[in-house]
Amino acid sequence: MPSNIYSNTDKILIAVDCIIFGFDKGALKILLIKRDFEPELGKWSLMGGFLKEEENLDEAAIRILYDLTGLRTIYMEQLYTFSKVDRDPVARTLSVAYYALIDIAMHDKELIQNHSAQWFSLDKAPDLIFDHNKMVEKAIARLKRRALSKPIGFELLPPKFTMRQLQKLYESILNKKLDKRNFINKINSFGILVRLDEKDTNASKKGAYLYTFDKVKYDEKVLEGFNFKI
Amino acid sequence: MPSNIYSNTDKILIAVDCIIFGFDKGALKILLIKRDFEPELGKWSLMGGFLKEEENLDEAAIRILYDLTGLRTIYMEQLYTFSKVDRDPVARTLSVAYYALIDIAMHDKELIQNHSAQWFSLDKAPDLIFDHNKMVEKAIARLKRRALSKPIGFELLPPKFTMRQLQKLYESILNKKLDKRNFINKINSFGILVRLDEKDTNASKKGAYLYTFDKVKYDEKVLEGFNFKI
DNA sequence: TCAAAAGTGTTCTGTTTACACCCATGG
DNA sequence: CCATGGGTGTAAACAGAACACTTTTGA
Repeated sequence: MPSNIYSNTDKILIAVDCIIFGFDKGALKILLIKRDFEPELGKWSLMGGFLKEEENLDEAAIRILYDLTGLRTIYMEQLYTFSKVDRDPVARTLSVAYYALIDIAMHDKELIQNHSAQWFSLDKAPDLIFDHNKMVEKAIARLKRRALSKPIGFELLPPKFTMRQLQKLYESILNKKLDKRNFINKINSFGILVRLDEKDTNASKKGAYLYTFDKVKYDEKVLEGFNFKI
Repeated sequence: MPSNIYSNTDKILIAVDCIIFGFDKGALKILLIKRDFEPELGKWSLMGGFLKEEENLDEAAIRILYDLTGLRTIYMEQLYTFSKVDRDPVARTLSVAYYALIDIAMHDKELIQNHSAQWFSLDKAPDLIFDHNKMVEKAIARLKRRALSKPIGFELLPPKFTMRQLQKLYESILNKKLDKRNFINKINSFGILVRLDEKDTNASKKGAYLYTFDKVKYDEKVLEGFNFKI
């Protein structure tokens, strides 16, 4: 901490920007908004806002995400603080990036449309303003690391899902094809899934078993971590 | 980014606090300073300072660390941004924590003494001001993760070191005893060490071979990462 | 001569990988 | 009746874990 006094030090604006991940139709997506204000009006950017005097960063991130999606109890984590001096052309601003995982089916679609926001597959996302591309890159790397060390899926999938959906989620996060049998053996070895007596016949004639997460065991595994390595 | 204008938003002080790790006599240590100013005069804290208008966070962290240790080319990484509203009783302040790895033998001892700073073994460190204990905790967890996924030691050990020193370093980071033979086999499988024709006879009568890192292969492994798992 | 640290390989066990066929059903 | 996606097991290769004795030499 300081060896000078607080009074003659520089105060700076703090932005919070959110990388919001969702999963839909077998692909990992991010939520972007089209800016309706200067600078960079009309360009795509992450959802963000400024930190207020009376809240901490987590609270700011939750508030900002709620304003856009209407969702409150979702998974969010602080990612990194970006501080390049000229990162924002208008004023010196630090931005603390957060990433969030949400179930696309749960969000408030109207809210999102009112913000002229849109979901983009990772490989089809447009160029973003400022240093937002870097933020997204870092968030993807973090998500990948997380997927390899802890269970993931509860936050991104609907309450009931098929084994194939879960595999596709992992494939799109890790960005590689996985072997069906090895994936199932591995995921079952963690004991975090419950197979229901229901089938989903949307994708196949035979129908695929639906699963849910055993939330107790899931949370245990989140705490202790594991080595996915597949 | 903002959906309001920049002008009526809150500006906030940004501190940068550094968790400085060193390794000496078989134990992992951190560098702490005794505060000679209010608030919390006389208590132990991390080394820190405030971000200036014309620098980014990495630059601030480097500057602050140089002021204390006289070292410039060391390993530093941003850890996390702490933002509890009342974390600093004097003013609303965000603190961006950085952690650094340095070779204890290389630093400027006088500089450190002039700052009334001192090295503490992790288990003997005093209570720290504000949220600095939390910062240290998080830094240790990060260092642990790093040691399991990338080579570590170049930054913390002297240029020549024994296999036993390297093992002790891992043991003190991972906080558990490792099997001597398994450790050597594993570390050799990475091909990042060069055995010299010199021996160190400080610790034993027989003398232990000295090693250096093959910096090229070391850096390759830093980039690609590995799975230590031992 | 003995105490203290250094050096060195093998076996066993568990995990990861690669791989192919039958099933159910709607169109 | 056949195209489409769903479900299932095993063997080979590899990586991790456990483990004990000999060497050197200064005191």
